[in-house]
Amino acid sequence: MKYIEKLRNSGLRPTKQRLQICEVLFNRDKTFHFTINELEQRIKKHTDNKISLATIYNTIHAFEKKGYLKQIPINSNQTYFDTNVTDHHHFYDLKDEKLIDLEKSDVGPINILRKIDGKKIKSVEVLVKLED
Amino acid sequence: MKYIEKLRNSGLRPTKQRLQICEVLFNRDKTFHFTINELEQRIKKHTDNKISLATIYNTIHAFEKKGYLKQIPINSNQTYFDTNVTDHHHFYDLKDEKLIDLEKSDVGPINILRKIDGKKIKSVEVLVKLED
DNA sequence: CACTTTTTTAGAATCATTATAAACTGCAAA
DNA sequence: TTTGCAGTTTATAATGATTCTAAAAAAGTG
Ligand SMILES: [Mn+2]
Ligand SMILES: [Mn+2]
Ligand SMILES: [Zn+2]
Ligand SMILES: [Zn+2]
Repeated sequence: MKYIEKLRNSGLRPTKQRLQICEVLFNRDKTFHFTINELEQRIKKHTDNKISLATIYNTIHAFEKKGYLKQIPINSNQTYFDTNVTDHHHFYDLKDEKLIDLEKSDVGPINILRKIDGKKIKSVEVLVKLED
Repeated sequence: MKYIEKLRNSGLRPTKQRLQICEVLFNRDKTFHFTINELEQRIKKHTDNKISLATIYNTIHAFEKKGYLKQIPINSNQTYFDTNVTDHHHFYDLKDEKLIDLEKSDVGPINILRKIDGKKIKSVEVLVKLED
């Protein structure tokens, strides 16, 4: 399958579990946002054999470290992940607790004028909270 | 004292505990960022009689609801609060796990061009992650 | 196949946060 | 000033997302 290479190239053994999680995460047209809980449900539907929760956590963290996923900073009791690892911003619908991608062109360039000695900017993220 | 009015006006009884927490939070020159844990330590140092952790949580949530504090969206295992409730942005030092305020002028105006039907923008926050 | 290393897994542990329910307190009406 | 009560505090238990553990299984290597 097409994810075996991807995993091997990043030094991760292409196990049955990881390949199934790849299918759920990456074999789709659009990127999406998810919590571990939501992912667990999707995996249950998608595949017959069960993957333990510990493995889901392990895999997500491995994928995040490799840059295949990123965490989105939101105040929620659960951590949100994003399969869109490009530089982009978010709407957060406070009522539905749903994230929506904003393209860079939806926000325009952001220029951070202040510098901190000895530190480099790693990322610049905008979170736009929405209410009714 | 000066916080009795403030509390009364927002429908909160000015109890000894709330007044002491007000002192720790608001009786200072500069605003600051904190976790509940860090606040607990400050309270211990500042005052003789102990305030239960439950009361600290209760009070912080009450103050947040009244708009005297706000939560900052960060991916941490603890929730961060801010005594600076004006519209502003943040640096987040990934190594030290410390927040630094950015003035609006440090970032410049942000124009959200995309609209979502039936939703209003409640806030626009920029998080700039810093690494060494 | 024989061997090493990585991965999976069930279950336990952790720990920030929230819930509970009994005691206490601020406050206003009597 | 007393009384009554809603609001508040508190110790403690419960919750729940996440991480840890250590043993079993699977993958890679030759
Ligand atoms: Mn959080
Ligand atoms: Mn978080
Ligand atoms: Zn996204
Ligand atoms: Zn701040």
